[in-house]
Amino acid sequence: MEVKAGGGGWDNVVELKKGPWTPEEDHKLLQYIQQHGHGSWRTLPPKAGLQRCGKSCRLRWKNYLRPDIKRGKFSIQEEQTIIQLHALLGNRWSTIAAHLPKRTDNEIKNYWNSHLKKRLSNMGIDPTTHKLKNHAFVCGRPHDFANLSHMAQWETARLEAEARLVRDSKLISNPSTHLLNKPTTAAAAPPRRPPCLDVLKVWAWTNYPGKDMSNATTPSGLLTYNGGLQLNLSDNLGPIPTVSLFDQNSSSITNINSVQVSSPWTVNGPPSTHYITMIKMMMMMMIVDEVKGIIDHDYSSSMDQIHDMIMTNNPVDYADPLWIPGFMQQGFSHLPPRINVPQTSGPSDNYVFELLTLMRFKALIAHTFG
DNA sequence: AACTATATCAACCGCATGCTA
DNA sequence: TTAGCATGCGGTTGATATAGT
Repeated sequence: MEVKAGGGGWDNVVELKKGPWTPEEDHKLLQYIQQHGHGSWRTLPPKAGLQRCGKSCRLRWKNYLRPDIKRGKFSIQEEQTIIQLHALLGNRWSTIAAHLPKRTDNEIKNYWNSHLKKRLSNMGIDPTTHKLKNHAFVCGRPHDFANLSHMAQWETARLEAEARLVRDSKLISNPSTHLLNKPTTAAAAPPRRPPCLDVLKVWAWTNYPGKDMSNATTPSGLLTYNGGLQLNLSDNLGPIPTVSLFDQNSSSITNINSVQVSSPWTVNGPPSTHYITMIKMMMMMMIVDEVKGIIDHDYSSSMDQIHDMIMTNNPVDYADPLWIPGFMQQGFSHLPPRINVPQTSGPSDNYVFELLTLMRFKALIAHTFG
């Protein structure tokens, strides 16, 4: 008799055991993998002395026996990450799990279905769309609703902002997808605003909910942050533009925390918080263009370098150049709003969170354009 | 204590995807 | 180009635990 256990043509064997794993089976599997590695899952069970299909072994290892699995209660941070990523990615559990070290996709999926989905629903948020339900105020106690409503509105605002970003970026990157697919003439079309600025606006908005950033403007060619740090973008640049960060309190550009984003990119001195924030924002612009294919460069390693810089708080020199996306050579008609950046220097949870935010954006943009 | 309802989560199943011959 | 295989993913199931009556 030929038995097909599981989908995908995993195994053709007789009398495969199913159901819960016994401690003996666990021990056999663990021992075998520790000694030989799993190799081909299909051929593993007989070698390990197991009457299981390879698929079952793989699942048991991946979701239970692997040594780097964290079990137990999810932290608040983990819950927030799951909710935020679910809002962006939907039921893509493996992708979500990639952002939660030591948690398995199955565990996250179960936690979502048994806890988070219900909780969002009770808060008046549709767990599928992450939007506020219209009838939410009818149910529950008014006091509870006031608190929850605030959170829900923030979440909704964030998602709407991100949706706007995606929509606008799509229109910009692919005019043929414009409403009703009306033909457009390039000559008549107004100059398009660089999409990156929406990213910055959304980022500021999402980090500081409740503040209306939509009308914020600053002088063209100059980004000002927190009244102290400026990012000067020269319009008269050669093939590789120069981007300088400088502190208003310093007397000249040359003796302060400055970064010349040219080739090679060199960072001198310990990074200040402003410094790091600015670099991250620039990275976001680059990543958007990278993912959309406007520039041909992979910034993954640069992000790793930035991560190292943030976590170690040490001076870092990078031999590899960071290429500047084309739009940075254009004039800026709209500029991002003020952002309150942390006043202390050195690594902190904020940095890790902001880095995660950065990763989230990459995932979002990649998901949208990928 | 006994029964029922609900919650939890490990495991299964079918399909999708990527690789290779 | 195609078929077959290995693996991964996400929806679903069902056994068990827990809470409620």
